[in-house]
Amino acid sequence: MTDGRTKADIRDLAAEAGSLTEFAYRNIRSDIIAGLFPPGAKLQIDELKTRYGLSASPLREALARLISQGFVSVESQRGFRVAAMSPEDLADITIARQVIETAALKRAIERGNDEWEAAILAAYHRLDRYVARLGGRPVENLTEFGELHKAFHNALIAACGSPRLLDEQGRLYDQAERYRHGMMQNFLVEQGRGIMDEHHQLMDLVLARNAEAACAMLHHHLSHTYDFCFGDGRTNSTEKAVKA
Amino acid sequence: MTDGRTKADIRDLAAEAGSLTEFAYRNIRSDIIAGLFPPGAKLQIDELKTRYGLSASPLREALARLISQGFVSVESQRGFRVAAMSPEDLADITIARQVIETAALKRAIERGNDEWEAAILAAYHRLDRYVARLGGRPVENLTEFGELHKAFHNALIAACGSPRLLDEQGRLYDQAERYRHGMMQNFLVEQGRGIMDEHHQLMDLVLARNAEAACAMLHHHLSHTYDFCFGDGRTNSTEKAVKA
DNA sequence: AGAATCTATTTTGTCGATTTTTTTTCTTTT
DNA sequence: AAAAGAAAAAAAATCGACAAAATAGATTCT
Repeated sequence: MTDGRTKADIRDLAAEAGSLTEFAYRNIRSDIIAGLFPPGAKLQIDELKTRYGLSASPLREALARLISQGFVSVESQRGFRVAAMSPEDLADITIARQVIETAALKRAIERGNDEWEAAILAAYHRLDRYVARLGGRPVENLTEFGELHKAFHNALIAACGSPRLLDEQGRLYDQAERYRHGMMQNFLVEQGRGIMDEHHQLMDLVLARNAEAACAMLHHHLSHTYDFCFGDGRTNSTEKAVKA
Repeated sequence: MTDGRTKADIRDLAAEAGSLTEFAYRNIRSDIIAGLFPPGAKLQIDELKTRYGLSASPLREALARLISQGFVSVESQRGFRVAAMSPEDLADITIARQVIETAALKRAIERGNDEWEAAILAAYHRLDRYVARLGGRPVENLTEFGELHKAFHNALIAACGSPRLLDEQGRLYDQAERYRHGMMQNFLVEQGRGIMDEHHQLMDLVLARNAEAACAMLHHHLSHTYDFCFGDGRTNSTEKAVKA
């Protein structure tokens, strides 16, 4: 193939994923999130065939799955496209995250047990250590940082008791991730120090079971992604745009 | 085919839908919601092929889309199944609806304009007339009632300004619809009089822009689906089960 | 009889080829 | 030269056939 993968290699990877469809699904998904395909770009089957080394059926099936996930759009008879991106769209993602994640957090605080608390501490530690190790240099491995950050947010609400809320949270997180990626090139943790500190404060409020303050802080915290990507410098630009 | 449809007929219907995949998607989806396929049932490709008169590709693509929608589950190498149903699952749907729909309602009340109000009144009227026409007899056309009911709930939050919240609301509504359908056989509007009345009260609170009371009422109202399907008679059984 | 192994059958997942539709290019006409 | 139309090329959607895997059934062995 164009890269160094042979047909046999792909078969191996697919076996790991369970099926070629699953393999295609994971790869296309992460490639879209990573910004490899620009928003709105045509996802031509022939091109994907050579890129991933499979035939049309598993590719189309994978794309079909990505439609309901909001990563791909389809127009009858003229194929698939990468879902568009816009400030309004990120504002919408942010609103939905604020609604779902704060509600889930409130429930988690009500019903979380020791295990839940321990998992939060562990997730925070991993994130904190990773950031400390960078020591102000640009984030090198976007994916690893993203995973740790996501894991922390997920740990906070893990005890909410609702599979659907958790699921939707994860989906929205990944959608937002696509926006972050594009902007992360020149992201210095230095700049984002305040944002990183918020994680600690947020955790403290959660562990103190101060639901109201924790939810308020989380609500605010979630706006940062928007500020980061489209903010005009002023911190409060978010609320305005998100409310628009 | 098994029913009276010829290959040409299907082509016509498909043209209307845009593609065979779209045709398959809509049909399988509504057949699952209508309970034609029991929960957990195997969705065998060969069987679907003869039932809908198409070949594997569009069917598999349609099923792939239904996975992310929560109507179909897939297990690698052993095919597709109709998503399972359980009291816990409906409780989860209810929780998610309460979170999303009340948040959306609050936003809609804040920002809705005259048009929004007019649409609510219209949707209520259509629902009310339909129910009145029945005059206590069992609901004959489940789908029509369902459409009107869904349209009313949708009208309430239409002005929330978030495509994603609206979208998710619709998806959750349809998932709950599958539970209602099974129970609707012997549903007399008589029995559900109180529930129907709630719609009017809810509308009044919304139009009076009483966000807090309206959201509280909606939250309560959404529990009725659970009570209706799994309730033990006592009205407050919901809160307990949903909270479990 | 019951467990284990092998065999036949069914079903899933994938591919290559075909049909249909859209897009592009090239004429022709006004 | 612009608009309209026809022909060619490209791409999407679909189909029928095949290979791999799972399931069910038969057979052997202890």
